[in-house]
Amino acid sequence: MSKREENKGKKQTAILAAALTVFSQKGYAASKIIDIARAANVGKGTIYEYHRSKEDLFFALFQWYVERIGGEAAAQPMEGNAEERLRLFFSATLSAFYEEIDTFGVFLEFWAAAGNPATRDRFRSAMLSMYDQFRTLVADLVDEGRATGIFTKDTDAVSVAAGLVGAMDGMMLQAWMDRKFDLLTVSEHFLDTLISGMTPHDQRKPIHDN
Amino acid sequence: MSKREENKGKKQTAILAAALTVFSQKGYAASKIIDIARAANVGKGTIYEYHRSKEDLFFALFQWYVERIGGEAAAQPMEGNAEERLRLFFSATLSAFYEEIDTFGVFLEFWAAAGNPATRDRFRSAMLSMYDQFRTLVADLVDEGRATGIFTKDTDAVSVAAGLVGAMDGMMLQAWMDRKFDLLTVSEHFLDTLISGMTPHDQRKPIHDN
Amino acid sequence: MSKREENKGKKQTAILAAALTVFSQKGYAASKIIDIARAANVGKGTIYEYHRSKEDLFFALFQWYVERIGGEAAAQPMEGNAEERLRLFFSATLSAFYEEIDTFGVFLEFWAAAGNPATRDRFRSAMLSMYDQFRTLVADLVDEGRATGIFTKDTDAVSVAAGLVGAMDGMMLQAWMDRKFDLLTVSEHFLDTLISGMTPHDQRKPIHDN
Amino acid sequence: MSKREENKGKKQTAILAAALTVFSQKGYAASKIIDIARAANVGKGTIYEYHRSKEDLFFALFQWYVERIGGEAAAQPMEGNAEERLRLFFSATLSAFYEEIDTFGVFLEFWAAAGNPATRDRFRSAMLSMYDQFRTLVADLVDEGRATGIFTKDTDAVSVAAGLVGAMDGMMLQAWMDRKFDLLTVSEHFLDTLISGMTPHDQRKPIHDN
DNA sequence: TATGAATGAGCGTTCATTCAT
DNA sequence: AATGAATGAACGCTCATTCAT
Repeated sequence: MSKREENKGKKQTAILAAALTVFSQKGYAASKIIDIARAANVGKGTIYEYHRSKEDLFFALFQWYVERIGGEAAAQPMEGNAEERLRLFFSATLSAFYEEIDTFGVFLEFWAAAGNPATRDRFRSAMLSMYDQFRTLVADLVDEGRATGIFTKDTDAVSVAAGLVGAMDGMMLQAWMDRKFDLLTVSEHFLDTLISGMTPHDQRKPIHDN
Repeated sequence: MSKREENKGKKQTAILAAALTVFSQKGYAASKIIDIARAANVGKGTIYEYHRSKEDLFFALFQWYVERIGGEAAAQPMEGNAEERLRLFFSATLSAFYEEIDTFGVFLEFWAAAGNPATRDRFRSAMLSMYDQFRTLVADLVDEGRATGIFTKDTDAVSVAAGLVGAMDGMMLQAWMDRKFDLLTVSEHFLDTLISGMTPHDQRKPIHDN
Repeated sequence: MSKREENKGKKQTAILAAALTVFSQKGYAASKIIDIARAANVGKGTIYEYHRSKEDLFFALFQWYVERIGGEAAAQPMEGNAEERLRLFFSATLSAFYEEIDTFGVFLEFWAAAGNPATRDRFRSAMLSMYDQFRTLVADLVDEGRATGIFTKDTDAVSVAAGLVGAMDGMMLQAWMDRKFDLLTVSEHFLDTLISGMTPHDQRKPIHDN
Repeated sequence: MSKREENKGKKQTAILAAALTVFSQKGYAASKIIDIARAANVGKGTIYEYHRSKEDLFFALFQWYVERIGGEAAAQPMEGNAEERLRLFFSATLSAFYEEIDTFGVFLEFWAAAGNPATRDRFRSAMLSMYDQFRTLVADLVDEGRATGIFTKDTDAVSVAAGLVGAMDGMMLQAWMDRKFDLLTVSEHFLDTLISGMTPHDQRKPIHDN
């Protein structure tokens, strides 16, 4: 790879990283291209060498972000039973959130873009497939638990998956708005209760304390 | 109330209603004052007789919206036991969502405003108190259930409340993005499982089917 | 007419007049909206209250310009025979040119716009109808002269009209580029020769002098 | 000439030819250096190896264009009398126009450049000398005709030359804008009439119809 | 009180030009 | 010599806000 090509790759990453920071901090509309350029240490025109427009940059950032999240989710360990892996997925996702709490704001912007007629189309379909991926991952774990008998047959895997993914989003939102919100503890207790609701009577262990 | 004051009140409401529609459809940044003025059937200047700036109008809308939601939530019936009232609150909230699905988009904008440094301060505190209200409402119901013995002492009311409120937000989001998402069924099954997890063993009823 | 409406009309004219000056001096591309705004003593935004875009303003100017020219051409006197009126039309047009020589440059821009794919459509058709009007005016005079016997039947009215209109354009161009070019004298001699070519032998008067 | 120099010459020509095409199609302002580079099959930077700036390239193109035209005009045959050679010059020029009608648009741009304060100086003087050359060529033919008695002494050679050159420009303009305009026929009839006006009575032949 | 014509700060985007490779 | 990645000055256009009517 020539020096030129190498630089090009680096710059592309620098721009996306800068965009992530700036969009997260100020939101899409209030972020100016010049802000992103400065944060990326490139000229304003350079942004346009890599992205046709501000909106295109934003969408590219979305894809980049989603790919990373998807990659992390797919990288879940294969050991342990369904319940253990469900707990792991849950806590790993929330930990990842804490590590990147500063960039969570951009997610609200992605959602908003998925609702805005001007940007809806591309964002919505990408967003839907991301949610599908997450719900399927959870639903598969629940189904596995039902098959192995650690979760009751009464459990509706798809609904639990949707609710759990939704709860994660919803709690992250609360934690993001209120830094005093103790996400890790709260979410663990919540998951305890939910799992208790999926566990057959004879296998239930009491949940001690809170 | 004089006729003049009455008119003023009507116009004020018309402006807020128009703002709700327009902001919901296009998002805050893409909404123009002229759009709102036209939707409210008033002149552009009139908006500024009632609100000092676009951001002020947006915040006024937020308060108006939150008051309505809070009022609906507070208007929950007092009959039935804790579980029944929890289910009622849950389904009433989600039904209200379906009735106003077109204006849900504005909520994303409120969230985004709560994250944007330029608007953060007023939005965030109002948002926090709204979430507090909802969580307290749910937590009180759970605590009542624990006191009356229909929920186990193991249950952590605060965590369940936070998770449940979060799950509602999260599922509404999924439903809003994907009109094929069957929110009512999914959420009911999810709540079944969660309540099952709070119910003492000896009182559990099996959840039949699907 | 209210004061407001009155002002609106005045401003519209001021903008067009300013556009004429600026476009004439600098050409379309080099003219900035702010230049025109300043020349018209209005704010930059005001231009856009009256014209959707720079190109629209330019086209509006074209129409305004053409209307005036067409009006002048149509206002030719009705007295005298065909030859006299042909000479009058010719000298009146060239005199008008001299009075507005500073704005002739804009005409080159109109022509260029009629050739530019981006603007071609509207400009070309308007330009064609303007030329049609002029050629028809001249051709009618020539035909009248043929009918009354002061011009020979050999004369092809349409060709002479096209050539004469073309010669006027072409000579104005030369005069505009070279202020030493003696348009009035040259054009008169040229017209003498042409008219001589249309005059039957037995009616010809010698052209005296240089 | 070394191979290197030869290549350089070829590239120079390729750039000018590409510039001619692009400027003709889009006009000066709307033509981008990258368009010309691509049309010439060279890199963007290469243009700047041969021309200091876009305007310089445009001026170089002008000179190249004018040289070719001047060359063609100077290459007129020496046989025949003044009238025959005048007719030949006339039809040869118009034929050349038809062959290159696609690049006539660039001529409007040259004219415009001669009027634009930013570019006026160099373009205007070159343009003037070009017109001088043409007018002199025609005037010399007319003077020759006067000397040999086929044109009347009354004829003002300079005026006829200016008018004829102007008429050629003006008619080409009309033909260029309106592809239905029958330039060859029209211009021939027009020249017939003009020549008739220069011909002594006793030598006149009737012009038979059109 | 209500209006909308007028305004100009502000920003996305373009593109001629430069210069490291 | 040839290239094209990088740059930033420059400009068209938008729209929140003002204020004369």
